[in-house]
Amino acid sequence: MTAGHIIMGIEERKTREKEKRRYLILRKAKRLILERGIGSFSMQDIALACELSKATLYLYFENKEAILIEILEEAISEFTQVASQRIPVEGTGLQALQALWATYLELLGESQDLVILTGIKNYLDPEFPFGDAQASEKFTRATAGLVDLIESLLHRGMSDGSVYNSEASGRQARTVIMIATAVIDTVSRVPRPQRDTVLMRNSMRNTFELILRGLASDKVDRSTLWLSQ
Amino acid sequence: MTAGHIIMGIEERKTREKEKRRYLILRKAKRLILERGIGSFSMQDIALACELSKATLYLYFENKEAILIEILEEAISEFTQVASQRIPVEGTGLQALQALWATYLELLGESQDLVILTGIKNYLDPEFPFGDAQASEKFTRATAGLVDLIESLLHRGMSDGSVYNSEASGRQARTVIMIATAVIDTVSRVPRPQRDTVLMRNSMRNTFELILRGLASDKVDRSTLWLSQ
Amino acid sequence: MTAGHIIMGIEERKTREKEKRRYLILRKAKRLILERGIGSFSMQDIALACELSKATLYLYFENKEAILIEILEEAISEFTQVASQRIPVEGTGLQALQALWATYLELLGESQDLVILTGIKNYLDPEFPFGDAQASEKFTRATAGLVDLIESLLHRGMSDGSVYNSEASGRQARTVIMIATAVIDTVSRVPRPQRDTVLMRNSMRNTFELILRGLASDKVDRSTLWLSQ
Amino acid sequence: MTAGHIIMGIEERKTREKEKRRYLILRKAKRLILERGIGSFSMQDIALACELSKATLYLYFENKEAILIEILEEAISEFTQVASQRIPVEGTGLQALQALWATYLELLGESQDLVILTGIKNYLDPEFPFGDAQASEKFTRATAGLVDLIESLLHRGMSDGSVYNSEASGRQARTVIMIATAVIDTVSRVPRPQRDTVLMRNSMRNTFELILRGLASDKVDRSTLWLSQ
DNA sequence: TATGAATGAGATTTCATTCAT
DNA sequence: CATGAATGAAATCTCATTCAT
Repeated sequence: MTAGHIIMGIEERKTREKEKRRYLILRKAKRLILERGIGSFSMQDIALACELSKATLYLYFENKEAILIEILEEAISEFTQVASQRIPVEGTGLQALQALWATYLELLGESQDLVILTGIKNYLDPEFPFGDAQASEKFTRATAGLVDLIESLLHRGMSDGSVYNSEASGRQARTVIMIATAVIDTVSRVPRPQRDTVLMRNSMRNTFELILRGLASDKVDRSTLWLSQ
Repeated sequence: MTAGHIIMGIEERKTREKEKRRYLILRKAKRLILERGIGSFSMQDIALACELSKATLYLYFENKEAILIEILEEAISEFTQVASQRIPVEGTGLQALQALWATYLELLGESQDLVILTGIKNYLDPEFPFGDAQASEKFTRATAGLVDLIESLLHRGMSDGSVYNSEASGRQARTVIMIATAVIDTVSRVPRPQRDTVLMRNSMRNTFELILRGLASDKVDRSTLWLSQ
Repeated sequence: MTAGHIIMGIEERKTREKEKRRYLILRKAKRLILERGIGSFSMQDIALACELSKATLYLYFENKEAILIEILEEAISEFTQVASQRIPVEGTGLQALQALWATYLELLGESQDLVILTGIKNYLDPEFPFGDAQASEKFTRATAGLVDLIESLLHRGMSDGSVYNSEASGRQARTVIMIATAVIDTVSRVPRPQRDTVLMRNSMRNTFELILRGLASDKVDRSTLWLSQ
Repeated sequence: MTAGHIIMGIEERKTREKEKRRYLILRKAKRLILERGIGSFSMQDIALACELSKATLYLYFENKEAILIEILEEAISEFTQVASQRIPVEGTGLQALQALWATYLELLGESQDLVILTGIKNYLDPEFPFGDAQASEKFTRATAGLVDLIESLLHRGMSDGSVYNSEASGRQARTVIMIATAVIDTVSRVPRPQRDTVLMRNSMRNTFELILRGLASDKVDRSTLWLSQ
């Protein structure tokens, strides 16, 4: 208990309380998704888990959709930020992608937030990455940072010759994102993750390693393309 | 009432009529899934499309789930059968896999049945390929043939040196199946496929090509690993 | 029990049963409106009154609105039909209007359906007679017959000199309809009508008499413009 | 802090502040009713408009109903007061009624307060003018002044022969009040009044003119019974 | 065999009102 | 005095499934 705490005014305390509630709701919602899968996820369920009334949820979020979007945004922005820091400035684009996925696997072990990431995405916008931009505007905004990052790394890899350069380079980026998205999504649907966290992480590591090998140009020594356990 | 009818027997005729109805229901259900996506189609919708009553559906299928399982089984078994025939007896395991996916893309253009394949899978058994075998017994049975086929091709490739041989060869098979599964699933969620069939097929072709390159050992000339348009 | 009853097939009997249910729902809904006013009128209430489940109501009507529209249409069409028959072919336009309202009061005594007529109208389309035609299309269709009838009678009266001819003859029609509408509406809100049916009918008779006197041109002997009790 | 403030007294200042708030709430509520119609405005809406919290509203008014009643009383009493002044002491009862409605139309153009008058009435007391006095006591109190005024003018008109004297003179008064009430009510439901203020005023002018002509005895030259634009 | 009819359970959302601070 | 926070109750509507005929 420091002097700082005493100084903190009522205003500030209330704001913090409110943030706490928001966070509580998001946390419980996340946990519900992780435990039961995205399918069975009702406002009633969240309310019960938070020991709040359904009506109260609407004080903190406009919509059911708003809750999902917020979880998604938070998870994505946290991941993008951490990953950006971990990616070495020097080195090839392929190595950068390797670092990106290594970070993913590492964070996955800690919080599992990332698992639900694209599960939510697909729930909100099942047409991605095909749908019209119009409808999926919110989602596009939320994921823009991550998509941009991956695209830039692919371009970097194509420039430095570490990434296999197919005729249509733009399509390559799309494909990689879709595969990653799809796999994470599939994994995210698994309801009771505690039980087989290790198995899941292994599956994703294998997947990312396979993608890396698929992306690698012939110049690259592919035996180096593994992600640490 | 001809002699022929008498010979066929009432019993047999009834059985055939029943089979016809089952087939009608499955066909219409498939079409609905393809048109609207798996999320939003109800027993009511199927009944309407078949010009039957909802109650009648329950005479032929125990459940909504049962209908989906049957569609899944049919699509898989048809694909497995056709693919088995197309795969060259001679040639490497990798070439065999290449042929497998080429077949997939080809059939996709014709019937699109295959698109719904894993869409249904995820609806039925979101835990695959992680869940306990107990729970996903039905699904496992339905997909057994295809899983076996892919596994055998991978093993063949590892034996003849065309497939990159990681330490854990069994895991490799799982991973490949999961990626394919996941990507097809993601693609299968797009509700109105008529509009962007070409886009979808391109996405999947890119994906399969990437996987093939990822699987290829260093001995293989990777520039040959493309799937025809 | 005639031979006709025996001949009546299952098909026909079912259709009649279904009609009965529809009618039951409409009748109970009407009664609820009459008893409690339009304000407190929920699907739950109707379901309870009919001893049916809420879901069942949706088998017979697409919407809550659909129920109201049907009640409205039925009441209006019945009234318009009966009124048309009662209106003398010969005689002035004013006398025709007199006959119209006499019919209204008479039917009101029998069924009270007509009371709720414009109550529903205002619930469905509060902007009438001002709103844009776009939004109130359904209502316009339902009431078209009656509005046409009143307008034609007013024109007839203006032609034969029995109705006071203000500069803008079209506006006159609108005004009359609005007054009638408004008054009936006001009356229709009274929840427990059994108690003061007589009072209500008197009020409306007075109103219609006042309107008739207001419409009458100077040529008309206004002492004849009363509506029988 | 000036001497003036000290003289005014804390008590008095508080009272004035409180009055200010009450007034603010009433004013904003009125505006909301005029803008959106009575059906769709919530306590939340008022609170937002006043930049107060919902809870605060309950410090000044017991109920949502209480707010409506107060608006009603204020509008009526203001109108009654102004109208009383405008009504010529000399002249017939019919001329007095003409002046009354002319005043109404004039004030309507300025403030539109009066439009909401009976809209509120019907919301509060749908049974008027039929219900038992017991239930609608509050409303009766609020409208007493205006009802008294109209009744007295009608009696005056019947006395001086300008108003058509039906057998039951008391009933005549009731009817007139109900018509006016009903028409104003109907008009008041139109949500966006800015757009068609002119249309609304025309409708009401026509209505009042029709009523005047209906009330006029045969002695009166009915061509004089118009209300200026 | 076929089905029309019925429904329980549940989904999201709104709103007037209360209460501790 | 003021309010942020909370909520019970209610509203409309959907859907997989059952059952008597």
